[in-house]
Amino acid sequence: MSSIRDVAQKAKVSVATVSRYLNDPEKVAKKSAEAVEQAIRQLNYKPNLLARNFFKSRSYSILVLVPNIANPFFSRVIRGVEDIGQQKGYAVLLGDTRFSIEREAEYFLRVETRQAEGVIQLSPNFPGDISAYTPSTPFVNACECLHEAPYPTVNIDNTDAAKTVTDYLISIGHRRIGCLLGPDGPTMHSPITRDRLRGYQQALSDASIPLEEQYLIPGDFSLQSGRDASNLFLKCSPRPTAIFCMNDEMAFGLVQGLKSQGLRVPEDMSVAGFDDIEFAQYCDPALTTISQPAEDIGRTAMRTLINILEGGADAVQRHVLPTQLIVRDSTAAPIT
Amino acid sequence: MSSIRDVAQKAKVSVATVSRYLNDPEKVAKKSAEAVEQAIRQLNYKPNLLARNFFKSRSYSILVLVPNIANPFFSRVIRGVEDIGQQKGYAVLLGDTRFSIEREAEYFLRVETRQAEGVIQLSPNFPGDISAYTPSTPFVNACECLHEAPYPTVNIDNTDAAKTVTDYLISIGHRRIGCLLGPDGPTMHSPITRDRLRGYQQALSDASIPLEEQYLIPGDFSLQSGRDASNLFLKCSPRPTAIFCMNDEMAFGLVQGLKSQGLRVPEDMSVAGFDDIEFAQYCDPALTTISQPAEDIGRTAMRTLINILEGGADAVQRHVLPTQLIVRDSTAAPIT
DNA sequence: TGTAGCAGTGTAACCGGTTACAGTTAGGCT
DNA sequence: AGCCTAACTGTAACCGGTTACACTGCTACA
Repeated sequence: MSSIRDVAQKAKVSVATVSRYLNDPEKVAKKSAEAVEQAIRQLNYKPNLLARNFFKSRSYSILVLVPNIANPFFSRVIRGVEDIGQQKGYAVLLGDTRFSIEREAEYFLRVETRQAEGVIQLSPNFPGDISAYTPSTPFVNACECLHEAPYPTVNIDNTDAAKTVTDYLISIGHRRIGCLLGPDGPTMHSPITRDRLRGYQQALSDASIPLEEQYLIPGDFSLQSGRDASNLFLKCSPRPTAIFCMNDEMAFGLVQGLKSQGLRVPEDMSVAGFDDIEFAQYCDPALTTISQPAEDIGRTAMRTLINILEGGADAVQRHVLPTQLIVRDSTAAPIT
Repeated sequence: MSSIRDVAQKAKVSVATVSRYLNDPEKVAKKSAEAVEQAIRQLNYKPNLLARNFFKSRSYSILVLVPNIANPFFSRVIRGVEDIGQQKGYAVLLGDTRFSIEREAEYFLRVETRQAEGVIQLSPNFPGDISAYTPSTPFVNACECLHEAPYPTVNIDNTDAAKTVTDYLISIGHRRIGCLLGPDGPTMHSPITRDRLRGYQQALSDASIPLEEQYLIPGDFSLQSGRDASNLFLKCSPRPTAIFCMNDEMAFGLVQGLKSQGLRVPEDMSVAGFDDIEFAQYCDPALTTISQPAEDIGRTAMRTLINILEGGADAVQRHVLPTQLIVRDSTAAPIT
């Protein structure tokens, strides 16, 4: 493997000239540039970025921590991250934490050891010592963010979106509306669940519909938990006429569960989801849901992180991206 | 940021002793070890892996090239890669090539510049100069592999699996079986499509069913292309009674398209998919499909690559992992 | 002719680890 | 006591880039 010194020797110039040619060809005389270029070609020289990055003390890599890469919503976010990374010359290191704090900590070590320059975290926790946080800490939180977080965040207005979809269900005549929650409890802590629940509650309260505890069923964002929930909703008395699910996977599972019990969607029960994953429109019936700009969340998070890394961050930015209610066929007026 | 020299000074030992302590604490006297340990703690020293990796000329990173990270099958493969990577201390760099040769080449540069030590490629092409390939080249091809590829591969027996599913359709009474193809043509080159087509053809031929060209409809593995194909199959005369789709997304789209035209699945048309993505069992009707060990493909690919990197590769390995026919509700005997 | 200014260049230190090699010390053996 | 060995340690070179600084040579202009 040839080094810059081999190139210098072959081109009969100094290593400094070669280095300058590589970084800014304008800086060297035309004659030298040609000699260097030819030497590089002849030796098939490729600069060793390990050496360059070491000297500059920069890795040009960022780490994305994701609870589950197999989740199609997260992979779209990562796509956005990767897109900007590629554009700006940053590599994307993938950290699938599988909801484990230990794995998260292991991955975070890569920042402390300089293998990654910053972190985009798609979960609500800060891996490391939060008291050491300053606005120049290269950390951005996306997707699931705490309101009180002191660091930059990129997400949507979950409360508002949940209220929008619930308002819509009320507007078409539903009064008994169930809610299939995401995980939230002492072990699984999800700000998304709380925010969306708040939106659901606000919509009910605005319409003077009392909250029924029995209509709140816990889930975990998986297809399976949606299917499991169908039995629980059917046991409610009186039975709800519509269900707002906190993500599309659960809505999918719920629809399947309801149909397997002989119910029709939306005639017997309306179902709405959240996220607008690609499969949502291929569900039978096509899913009414909230569309999130997943790739854009990823792109914005990456831009924000790079901005911090390159010293352009004057203040902690908190991005709130727009969502849209997508009405499809899984919701309809209740049959009276 | 403190360096190994600061630690040495504080612990009143040499840098060599600190380095040895870090790499193999057995090598230093107990007394020194304690002094070093204390100094490290006091300074909150973290070794700079940029420096270590530079010296060792190793990045402990590998690059995964994937045509589309948003595809849930690929993300499961990547999950397997990541799992082994984490276990063995390798970082996973993500390269979403979006089916672009240019992006692939850009990413491959990271290997030549030492940012990544090796590549796991989930597409069939070798990014770089194939004539320079040797068995010690750190390259592993998974998922979509050419039979004649000279490098290590990890995949399934696509021909056999496609034959299995087609055999099954024939066994339950179908004679007019359509096939929704993956992309293959002058621009999009897919060995998967060809292998699965071969399996389909073999099954027909074994059952003495003549191949009908009109039953072969091209697709591109997307949900949309499945939906689009439904019209084309319905135009065939005589109409097929079953369709084998080369992946689950297209099967999903096809089922949706057929239903929207008023057909019932499986009564009017049986549909089978391929991959067994998680959504397959939540399709209505639940999809008959071929289950692929996606995570295991990723894990095997990563183990194979690490084996090459660590010098344990004696020969080019070609792994063929088992598949399984999963019969669900989207297929049934044709109504006569 | 003298000199200021500029473009271009080369030398060598530097980044923070690792490790070859040489040196020191302690303890066991004859 | 003298010698040998094992265990441990320290010095300094090294990896391959970048870049501060000093230097050269040329042009422009008084």
